Amino acid sequence: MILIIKTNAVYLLKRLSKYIKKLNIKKKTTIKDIANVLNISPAAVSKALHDDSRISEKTKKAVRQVAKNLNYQPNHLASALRKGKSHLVGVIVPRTNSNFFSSVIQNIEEALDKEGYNIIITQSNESYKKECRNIDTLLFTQVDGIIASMANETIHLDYYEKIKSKGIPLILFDRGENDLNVDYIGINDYDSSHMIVEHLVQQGCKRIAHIGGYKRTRIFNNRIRGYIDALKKHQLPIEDNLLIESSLTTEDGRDKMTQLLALKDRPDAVYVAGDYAALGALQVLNERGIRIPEDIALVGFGNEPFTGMVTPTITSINQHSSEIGKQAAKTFLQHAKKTVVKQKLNKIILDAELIIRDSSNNKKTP
Amino acid sequence: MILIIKTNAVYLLKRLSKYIKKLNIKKKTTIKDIANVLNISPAAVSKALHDDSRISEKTKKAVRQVAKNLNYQPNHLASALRKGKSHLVGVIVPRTNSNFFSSVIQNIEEALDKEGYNIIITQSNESYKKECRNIDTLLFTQVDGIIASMANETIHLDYYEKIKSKGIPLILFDRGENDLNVDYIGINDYDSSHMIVEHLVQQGCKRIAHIGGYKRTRIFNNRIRGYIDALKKHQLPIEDNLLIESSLTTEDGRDKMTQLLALKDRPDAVYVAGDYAALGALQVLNERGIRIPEDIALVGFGNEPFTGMVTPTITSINQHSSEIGKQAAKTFLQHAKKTVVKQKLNKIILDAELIIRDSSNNKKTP
DNA sequence: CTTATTTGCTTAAACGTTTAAGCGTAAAAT
DNA sequence: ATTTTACGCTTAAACGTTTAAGCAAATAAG
Repeated sequence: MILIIKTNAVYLLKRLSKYIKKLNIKKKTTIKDIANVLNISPAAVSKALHDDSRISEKTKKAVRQVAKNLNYQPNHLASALRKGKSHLVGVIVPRTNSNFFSSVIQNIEEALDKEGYNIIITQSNESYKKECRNIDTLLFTQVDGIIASMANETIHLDYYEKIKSKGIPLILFDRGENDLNVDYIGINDYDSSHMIVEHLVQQGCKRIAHIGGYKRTRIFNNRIRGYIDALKKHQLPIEDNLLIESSLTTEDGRDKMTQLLALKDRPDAVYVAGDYAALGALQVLNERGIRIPEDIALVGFGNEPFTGMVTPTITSINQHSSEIGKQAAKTFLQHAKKTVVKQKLNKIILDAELIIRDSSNNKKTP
Repeated sequence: MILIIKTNAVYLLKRLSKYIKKLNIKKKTTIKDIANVLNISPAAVSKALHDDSRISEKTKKAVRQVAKNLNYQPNHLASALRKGKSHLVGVIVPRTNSNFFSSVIQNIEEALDKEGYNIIITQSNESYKKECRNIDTLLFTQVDGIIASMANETIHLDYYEKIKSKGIPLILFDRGENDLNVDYIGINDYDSSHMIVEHLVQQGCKRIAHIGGYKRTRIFNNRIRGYIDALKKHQLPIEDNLLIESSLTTEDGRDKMTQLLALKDRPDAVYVAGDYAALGALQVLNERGIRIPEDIALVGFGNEPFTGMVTPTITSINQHSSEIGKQAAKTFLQHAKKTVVKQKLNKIILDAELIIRDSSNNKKTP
């Protein structure tokens, strides 16, 4: 059934045009088409395209030429199936519309793109259920690894164990968990709280309140611990009234600030564990004509762009989102490249940076 | 070589545990493993899992049970290869860290997720070159469709033609092109400009400037046309000085505002074609102590969240990002479901909404 | 001039699924 | 009793690659 045809120029041309015609009718070019045109085996074509040393330069050139003419595009699915690698990395974030997460994502994408990986982004919307579904979807899509920041709701780690048990690299960032024995990249939340309190003390604040995130979430817990320890260090009052747990949305920031203002003995500074909630707090203060920072100083967390846009601008903590993204990608690549299964864990804790702005600066005591 | 074993409970249990043991050693469960356990063919298993009517209820139950026990996860790559569908949709945006795009993406993701599709997000960073690479990557990944918003730089459409020529559904949103004969979802930019000018005229403005985007980008061109026509309608001066082309970054917004303030005859209103540039303009005005809106009224475009956070809050245009995302996903799904190749084009133009805020409201003429 | 080695390919199987075609067996229709 | 239909499965090929193994021919080494 195989016609042996002398591979001279005329025949080549004929065969090529025959194939091009077929292509117009439909179908995508495969390695087999190229092989047929050149009367060599598909295996040889595959090797030629991968610049295998056991294929002659002449054949390689011919293959590349025909591939170009036939507008050949490798079928990623086929090679992924055969090689057992999809070159896809799953990313799970609570949401993409915060600057922190979108910046992390952008940097992950850039770093992985260079190495031929694509990312699939999924959002949990802070829901544990959605997060589980995301994990299932990503595993189903045969991702080579997962980079994730956990939802606020997430307490059970069984789904993350599932990833580990599949032998798929898992890298957590920002919202991580100590219990889960995986790579982690984040900032030093505990120290950040110290920096903030230190700064506020320097500004002359005596009663510092903290609108914190959920205690059960490790990072927020660390911020709370840092806050308490820093207060102790400076022998400042630690009052239950001044430490409030919040969902850290703008709306909840408003509520919790209102709650603080209702106190007989108001704080002279409020440290909010998230910028969006800090914005809510700021709105309430502005609406009530309370001077910032003279009456109450305000500090946020995350250095979202708007903190530099509002009036007054809000002092905040820069979480080094780009560095986190880069490190997360790098950590994944280390796993992907090593064939070794056992490997020491990467726990990268970056030092955060306090960006001092108007909401806490140059406080003149009344 | 095939051992015929009576499928009684004892044997089943034995075979199951044998397989589970193997799994612990490594490897993922395949349809073949399930078939072996039950002594049926892989084909039967496949059909059972897809609830094929030609498989008995009894077998289906058994298959589902074994699948669960062996922790079977279908290999998406294999089925995608076989079926010629990856159930992956590529999304290309200039950047993800603007609220507009991340909101569109979020809505696309939600809508497609329901139908079993995943999205791969890529960013062009407004670069034509990056955009071309993104397209190549997405085609390489065998996406079933592409939803894109073009980079500012993009003028040549050959790469988009490439998508069309592959027969892959292409849906553009916001930044589209008339020349390219594809589905499009966007807002009515021309009318939006009319709404803005109308509003400013009502506020008593007589000299309305426009810091516009690049003329070559269709949407910005439409905004410019709308601006000019609206001015004509109200017999207001159309001056070259008052119409400036900008990259619409915050920084460029500052520059262009500064340029306008240097004019002998300053405008009494500035309509900026993008919120980030409007923010830059606002900063300059605030810094110079120019009253907004009393001295100069300001209007932005895009309704980014910060427009409601800054002082004064900025009047802007709501682009209905969620609706755009939903419609884009819906349009893709129409293509994906229909086997029909020829189909009428969807050009969905949504009416935008003017959100009036402090920067243009209650202008008291001096 | 024989034997090794290298070169440049081919063959065939594999990755895990899906699916068209086929084939016994049993039930229903004639 | 024979034919038809339906059921419930099996067989085998296919999707497009990659890759281990193998094999002739050419070249080098002895």
